Amino acid sequence: MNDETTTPRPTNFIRQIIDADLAAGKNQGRVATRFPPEPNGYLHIGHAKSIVLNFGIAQDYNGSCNLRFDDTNPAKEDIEYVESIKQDVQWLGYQWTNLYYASDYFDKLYDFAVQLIKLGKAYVCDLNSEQMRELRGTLTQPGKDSPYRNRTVAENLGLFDRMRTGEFADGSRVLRAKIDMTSPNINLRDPTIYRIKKDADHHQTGKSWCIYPMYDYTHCLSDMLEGITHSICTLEFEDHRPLYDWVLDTLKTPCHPQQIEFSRLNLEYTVMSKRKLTELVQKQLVDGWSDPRMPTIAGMRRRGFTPESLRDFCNRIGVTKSDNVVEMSVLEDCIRTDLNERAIRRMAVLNPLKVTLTNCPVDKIEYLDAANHPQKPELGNRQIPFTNELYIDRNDFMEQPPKGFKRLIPGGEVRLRNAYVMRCDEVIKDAQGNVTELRCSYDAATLGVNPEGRKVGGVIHWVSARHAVRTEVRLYDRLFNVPNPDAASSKENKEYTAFLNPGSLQPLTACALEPALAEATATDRFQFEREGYFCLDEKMLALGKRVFNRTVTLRDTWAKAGK
RNA sequence: UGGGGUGUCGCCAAGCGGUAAGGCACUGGAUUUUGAUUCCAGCAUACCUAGGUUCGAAUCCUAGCACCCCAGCCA
Repeated sequence: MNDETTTPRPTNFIRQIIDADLAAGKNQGRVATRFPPEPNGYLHIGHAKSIVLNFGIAQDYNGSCNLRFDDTNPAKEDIEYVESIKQDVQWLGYQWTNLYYASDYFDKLYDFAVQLIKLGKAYVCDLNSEQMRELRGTLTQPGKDSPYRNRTVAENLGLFDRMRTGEFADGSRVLRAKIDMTSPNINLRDPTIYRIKKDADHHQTGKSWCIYPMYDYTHCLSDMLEGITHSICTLEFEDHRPLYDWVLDTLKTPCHPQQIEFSRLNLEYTVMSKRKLTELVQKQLVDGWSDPRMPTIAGMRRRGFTPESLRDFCNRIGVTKSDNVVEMSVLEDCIRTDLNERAIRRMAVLNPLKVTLTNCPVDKIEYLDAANHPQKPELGNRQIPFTNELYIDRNDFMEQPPKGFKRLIPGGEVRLRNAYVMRCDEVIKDAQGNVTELRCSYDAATLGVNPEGRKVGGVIHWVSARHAVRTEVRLYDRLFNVPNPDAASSKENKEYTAFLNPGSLQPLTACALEPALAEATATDRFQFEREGYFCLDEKMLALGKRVFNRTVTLRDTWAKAGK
């Protein structure tokens, strides 16, 4: 189990910067971070990396971490997303010091903009977006000044006020910072800081604003207003840092948070961009944001991942500035490590094949003790009914076995887990030659002891047919069938959706589970022995249907050897 | 061809001038009524390349090379 008190403190370049700042006596020894999502989608595992980083720092340095919604674009945002984000952050195990919205600062932001105008550092520009793009220049050519760049302060003040009151149409004017149209950094070529969205209905402020501030302008000031000391964001904002600093320097704000950038997480066999995840949801290529195959926090929760395993993952992958693609095996190891400790063991036959025990009386029911966890006797036992009709998994029987096969073969013996050794005497088939039933006999002298004079190599799981709980089980596999869907997409010039794995969801509707599983509750985690880790699907359960999701398979060296 | 970044094992990632941590993966082997777990062993004469400085360089200098990001009234 991932006990936070025994897990060594993570170390990374950002924590080193903080250590150095503390040692230098910066910020009066205060450490204040924030997690600033835009509520335009659900959080994913990449956000978890940022959450664990920001909240983790606050925890370890006795600092604070705010949750702040970066809600400056009402066109794309929705209250559904703010609710899901709050839930996901808390589920991950964190509690924010303060909950804020950038929209809380709209009045102040407006006043700062007026100040910028008065300072001669911002102007209203009447260029439309195409004209603006033309004058912006290119990566290699400098831009040209806007014809509106030298309006008087009074004129700018008047125009900006009229933008605010809704006098002008969307797109007709913007407020721009007056910096340098020839800067090699395009972000400094008089960036737009306010635009008109007259008819937008903002989830927090309703229709009270006709103009909305842009990210670059809003973020630094929001950080400043909250007294953030270290403003941690991803690498693509590195080029924006001069603008972040320009706004605060120009306005001579009382404090100046330090922006630090780290590289975002990439995970094999999935996509992480919100645009793409949103598209998968909207085109119904998946079952909503919480589809168990999605890399969203909500999806992984439904799949059966634990907060502990996700935090462990985030700490294992580290924080750097180098581009990275993390292998799925790391995530899988995190969840296996956690679930191996806590999951109760059960037997579940996913692809039932009927077995009749010819030497067992038809009316006999024997209750056998089975440990809930092989390494943890304190977790107790349960009793499993053993009768003359059983189900075993079709994959555990082969007529023509490959060499090394340790399971059941005609005439061969196998150990029934938690029960007796059984021999296959007869194979029954239908007219098409499909195996429909096995007629076997068990050795009553082998309960808890090995048979004498022979070695039984294999152990398989089973369920009493008469007592079986018939339940649907859903098996999941990677969402995409290539490690890097984005790269494959551009390389083969196809939509990334062309690489979706058609076999990523395999519903098994006729599974036979041991009786104890009928009492499973939403929070229980199970190991179905020899199969993997499973939990009830929370969404189906709410709909009144019991379905088990496979979180992850067990490590399977036999299956691997066959490949 | 402008600017900003990054290059250490298959994948992450320590290292901060004193002679290559760790995790995942992988390969052996032991124990096992889960082909699971656990355990034990192995796994970079080598740090993008080439020069240079130094007693000593992954760490400093110089010149290259490769990859990523930026031309939204998105964040």
